Amino acid sequence: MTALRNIDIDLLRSFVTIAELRSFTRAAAALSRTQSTISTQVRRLEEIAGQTLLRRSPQEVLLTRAGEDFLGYARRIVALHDEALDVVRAQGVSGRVRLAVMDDYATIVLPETLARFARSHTEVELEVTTGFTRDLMNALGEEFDLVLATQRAGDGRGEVLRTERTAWAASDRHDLSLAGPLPLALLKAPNMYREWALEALNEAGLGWRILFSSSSIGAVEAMAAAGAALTVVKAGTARPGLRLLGTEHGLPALPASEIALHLAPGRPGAAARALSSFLAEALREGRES
Amino acid sequence: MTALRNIDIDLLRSFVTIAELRSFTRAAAALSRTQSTISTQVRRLEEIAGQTLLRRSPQEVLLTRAGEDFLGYARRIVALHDEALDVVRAQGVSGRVRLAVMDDYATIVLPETLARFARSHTEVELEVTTGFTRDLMNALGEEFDLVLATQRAGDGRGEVLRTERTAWAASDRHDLSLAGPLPLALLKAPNMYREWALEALNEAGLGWRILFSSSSIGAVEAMAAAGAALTVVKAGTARPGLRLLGTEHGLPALPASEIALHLAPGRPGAAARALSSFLAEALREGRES
DNA sequence: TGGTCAAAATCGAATAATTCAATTTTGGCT
DNA sequence: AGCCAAAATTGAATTATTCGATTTTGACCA
Repeated sequence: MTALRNIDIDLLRSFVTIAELRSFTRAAAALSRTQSTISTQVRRLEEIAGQTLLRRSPQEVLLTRAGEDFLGYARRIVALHDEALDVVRAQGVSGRVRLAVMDDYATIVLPETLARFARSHTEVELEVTTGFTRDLMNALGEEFDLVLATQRAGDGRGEVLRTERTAWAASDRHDLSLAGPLPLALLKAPNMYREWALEALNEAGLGWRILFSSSSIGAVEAMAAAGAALTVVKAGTARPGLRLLGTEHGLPALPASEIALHLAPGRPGAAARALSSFLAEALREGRES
Repeated sequence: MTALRNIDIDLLRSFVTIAELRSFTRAAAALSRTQSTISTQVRRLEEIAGQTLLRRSPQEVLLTRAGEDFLGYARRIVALHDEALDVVRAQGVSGRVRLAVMDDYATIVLPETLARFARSHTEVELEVTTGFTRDLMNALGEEFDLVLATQRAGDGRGEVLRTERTAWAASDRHDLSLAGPLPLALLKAPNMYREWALEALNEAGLGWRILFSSSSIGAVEAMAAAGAALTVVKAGTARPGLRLLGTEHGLPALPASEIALHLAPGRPGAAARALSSFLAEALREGRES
C-alpha cells in the first residue's frame, strides 16, 4: 500500500492537467509521460483521497463532485509550490541581465515565462530585446548577456533547449493550388527560414514567387492565414488560422530547427545565471530530471 | 540528479519540523525516520531550492535568510495539503457518530484532532463523551459507536493504535522520600492504573498509603505535581511539572498500556467509519504506510 | 444486439528513488 | 589539542515509479 498521508506534487499536477484537457492520453502527452503512468497516478491519488475523482468515458473525462472540490486545492497547492520554488531560487540574486530573443518566441512562449521571472526576481533588472537571430548573435557579449536563438538542428552551439519541426503553412480556410509558381510569404533576407524554403523548392524543382516579404513575423503569418500565400513556420509556434503542410502535400521537406540559449563569454553575473537556468527549465521539452 | 521541479510534501514536512525543533535528530524522532534520512532529505531540498536553507551547528539548527522565506511557503503548502485531504475524504460523509474517550486523552491529544475532524466533516453530527474506560466499554454499541480506550498491553482487542509506557510520577521540584509508606495520589477504584500500582507495590513488598483519591485525573496529577504524593501516568501524557520515575529509583515496574479503538458491533455508519479511520491515522504512532 | 473504436486499465519487467544502519566528519567548547 | 554531540556520508536493501505491451471498457452506430 502506498503512503496515505502525502500526495506527491506530481500527482496533483497530473490531476490538474487531466481536468483541464479532459483526457488521460492528452495529459500524458502534455506531461511527457505514458498514458499508463497517468492512469496509475490517478489510481494512487484516488486511493489516497478515498474517493473517485474522475468519471471516465471513452469520449471524455469529467470531474466527480469530490473531484471538483479537490481540483481547487490541487491548483492552489501546485501554484504555491511553484511560487515557493521561484522565490527561494531568486533569493539573493540581483543585478542586471540583458536578454535577446528571436521574434517568434517573443510573442508565443516567452511573455508568460518572463513575467514569472520578473515577479520572483524583484532585485533583478531585466532588459529584453527582440530581433532576428543573426543580428542578436552578433551582439552577444556586447549588447546582450543572453541570446535565445534558432539554429539548424544539429548545430549544437549554446545550450539546446528543444527541437522544433519546421513546416510549410497555409490558411486552414483556403485551398492553395499547388500548380504553377507557388506564392510565398517570407521574412526579408537575410533569414534562415527564407533560405531553407527557397533551397528546398529549388532542389525539388518547384517554381515559386515571392508574393510578400516583410521583416515582421506577424505580417507574414497574417498574409499566409489570409489564404494568399504559403509560408514557413516552426510547428510549435503556429498561430490559429494556419494549417501545417508537409511532404504528403507534395511539398519538399525542410530542416528541423533547434532553440538554443547562448551565454555571453566570460563569467556571467548572478542575474544572468538565474535567468539562464530559469529559461532552460521553463522551455526545455520532455521531463525535468 | 533528482527532479528539479517537484518537491515532495515529505521534504516540506521534514523541513518544517526541523525548523520547529531546531534539530535534525529530534525531527527524525518526531517523524519516525532516521537522522540520516532527514539529512538526505534536507540535502535534496536544498539542491532543488538552489540555496542553503538551514545553518547547522552542533548546538542547534537555524534558518538562513532563504530558509525563513521558504518556511512560510512550506507551512502553507503542507497545511493546504492536509486540509485538502481532510476535505476530500469527508466528501459525502454524513450522519451521527457518538465517540467515547478516556479522560486523559480527552485533554492532551484529542481536542485538536477532533476539531480538525469537525471542521472538515461539516455534515457529521459528532458527540463526544469522556469517562473511564470500564464504563465506556460497557456502553459500546448502546450509547457509543466508537470507544477510545486504554487497556493492558497485549490485550489486543479493538484496533490498537499505540502502546504507551506506564510510569510512576512525582513533582519535578520536590524530592520524595522513598522511606516509609509511599504517599499515593490515585484515581478512585475501580481503575486499572490504581490496581496496577497497588499490585506492583505489594509484590515488591513496599509500603504505601492512599493520600489522595479522586475521580478527576486533573486533580490527581495536580496533587502529585504539588509534591505531596506519587502517582501513575501514561508516559506520553505526563503534564509539565511531573517527573517520571522508574525502576532506577527503586520503584517496581508497571505494565505497559495500549490505546485501542473499539467499534460497536454491527455495520458502522459512514460517519463512524470516517471518524474511526481519521482517529486511527492521527493517533497511530510510527509512520503511515 | 452485436460490432467497432478510441481511450483507460492492467500486468510484468526494468529502472529509479528512498530508506536504513554503520561509520565518519564537523564545529563549538573546555 | 581533545572531546562530544550532532550532522554528513556511504553502500546495500528495499520500495516505488515508469514503461511497453496487452486487455478491458463503454459509448455509439449499424
